[in-house]
Amino acid sequence: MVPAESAAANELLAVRAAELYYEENKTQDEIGAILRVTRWKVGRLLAQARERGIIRIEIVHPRARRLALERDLSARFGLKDAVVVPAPADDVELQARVSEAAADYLVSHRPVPRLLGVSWGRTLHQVAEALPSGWSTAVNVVQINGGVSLSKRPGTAAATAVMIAQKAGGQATLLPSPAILERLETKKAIEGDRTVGGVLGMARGASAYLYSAGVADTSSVHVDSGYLTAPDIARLVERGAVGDVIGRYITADGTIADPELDARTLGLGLEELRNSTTSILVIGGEPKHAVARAIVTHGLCSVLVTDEHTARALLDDTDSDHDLEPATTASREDAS
Amino acid sequence: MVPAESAAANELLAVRAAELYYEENKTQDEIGAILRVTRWKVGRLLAQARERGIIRIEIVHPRARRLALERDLSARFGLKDAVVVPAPADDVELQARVSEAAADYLVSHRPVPRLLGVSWGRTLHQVAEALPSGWSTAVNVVQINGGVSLSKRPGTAAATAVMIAQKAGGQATLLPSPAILERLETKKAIEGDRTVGGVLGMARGASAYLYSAGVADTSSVHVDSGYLTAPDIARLVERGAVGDVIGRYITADGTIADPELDARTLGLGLEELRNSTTSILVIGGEPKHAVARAIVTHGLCSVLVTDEHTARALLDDTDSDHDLEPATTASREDAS
DNA sequence: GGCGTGCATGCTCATATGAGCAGATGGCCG
DNA sequence: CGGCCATCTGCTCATATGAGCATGCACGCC
Repeated sequence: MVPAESAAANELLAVRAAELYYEENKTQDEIGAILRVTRWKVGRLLAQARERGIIRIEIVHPRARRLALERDLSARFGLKDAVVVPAPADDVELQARVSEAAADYLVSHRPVPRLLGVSWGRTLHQVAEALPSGWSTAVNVVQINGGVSLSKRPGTAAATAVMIAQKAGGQATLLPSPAILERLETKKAIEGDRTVGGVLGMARGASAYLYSAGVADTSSVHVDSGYLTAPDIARLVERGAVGDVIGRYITADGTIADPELDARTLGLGLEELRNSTTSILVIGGEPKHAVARAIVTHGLCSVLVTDEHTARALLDDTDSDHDLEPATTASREDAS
Repeated sequence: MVPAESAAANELLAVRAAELYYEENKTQDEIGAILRVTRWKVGRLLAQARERGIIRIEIVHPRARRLALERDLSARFGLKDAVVVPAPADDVELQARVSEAAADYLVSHRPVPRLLGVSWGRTLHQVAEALPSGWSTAVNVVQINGGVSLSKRPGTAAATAVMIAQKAGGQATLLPSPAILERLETKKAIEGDRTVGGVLGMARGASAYLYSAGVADTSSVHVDSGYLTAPDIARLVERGAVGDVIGRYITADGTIADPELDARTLGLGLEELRNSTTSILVIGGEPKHAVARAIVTHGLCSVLVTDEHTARALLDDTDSDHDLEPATTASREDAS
């Protein structure tokens, strides 16, 4: 064998074969005739070309997904399921795609939840909007954390839950309480209230949860809503907070950043999320990578809906090898 | 039928099917099971996805070619053959790729020419360099236009022909004459010379020609070589010259731009190129689109080796429809 | 309401393709 | 120089796939 030369010759042959096969739709037999090799060799050349990444197959569609990343995420973090959408350049677009994907997931998720616990926020609202009317039948919805009653945009939290329920022909049960109370006593009192307590109880019994997460910075809805001030956030960040999950600020370790604040936060606890069968996290965009990592690495969600970049960021964690070694016989471009 | 909805649903299905088929290497049958449709529907979904361009298959390799464009070029301009390489961003790279492609073509061209007529220039020199040693056996080479004896880089023209011949184990016959003579009489005299005349005669008998073309501007090798001055070029451009073919400046109409100058130009005539069985034009890069068009539309070459952009420029000619309707039953991705 | 008409569907069958295997080839080392 | 090992090659056979066809279904037209 003449290593260098014949290898190069083979590569060129592989390119020609690939062109004829994929661009001209010729059969391997025909290609064999053209290139003067047997059809088996053509098959092998094509296999090589795919392995070496000479042939690039891409699925271009806004609704496309990244199944390999989904598989890797599920495996690495022990998720029940993952949905990864290709990241568009534009961040607005990205949020829209992730929300759509979450809506798609919800529509096709089985078993259909009898009662769905939802949080609120910009992302969740988009998910609600992306759901088609009649996406399911008789799915009731319950809010799992305090609403945004002080908000400049009143009713958003309520509107999200109601929209999701309406579109499934179900009832929405709202949590009539602020997200964070100023005094612990007030929080306890409200919690003890029949209505609020009843809703919380109902929320604990939901068969699935759908939520997003916020970043620990002043762009947070909590600041917008007046529950927290910029200095509050600064203090949280100092204590290592990376973001909030259903109103509760957590650190990269997955622990509560400020127990005192957390005690004044009304709604489902993190443990309920962790222990639920189905808790769907919808999250996308660069700023949220840190929160997403905290949530995912600490088992707070069982289903992750996100974008490609976030997925890669999660997988590119430093501590372990992030060798992509798919379980399938699929393309092996990284061999080069 | 519910047009919009079911069409969209089909599209989404098609995307999912494509992902599973091309990214996960599942069989259509398995995909059918997953998506709850029959395997035949999966096949049809995939076909649709390919048609609609949802699935994009690309062959990424410096030596890749654009067979669809080649086919279109051949059909439109009645070429015997065409070679189109994907255009790299970089212009230097582009020239290299085109030259390589020409070398490849020469190597695999059948019947092997007994005697190959070549011109000279930067492009041709690159082709010569790209040819592998021993690319053929006993192919003799003859120059078809006057050499660059006044050049600042003496011997380039000769080196090109000699290199091509050497690498094929053949003899090179050089044309010992300037490209353009100052006086018609001198030209006639030289032409009449036994040696020169003999070479020209030999050139007329070549079984194939390989040449490139120059642009009608001051970057021309003719200016470099001192055969023409900047004002000469300006005058040629005024007369509509778009470039030169083996030393002869032509207009977009394929006619000689300046008959007086042409009469003083020594070498093969355009008619000989036009009437030859095999005349291979190697040309690439934006500046040369106009010359390329003049040559190709007026039958001066039977084989065209070029880059993708030039190919498209030639096909996107305004006067006629450039509907791509290949004669084969091949892929129809270009319908988009 | 009856009846084409056009399209999607599920099938049969021929063909294309990939897995796995036995033999050939050619370099390499003793 | 001969044997050994690794690789490549061409094959058989099972499987995957696409072409073509009959059917079913919904719609529009009379």
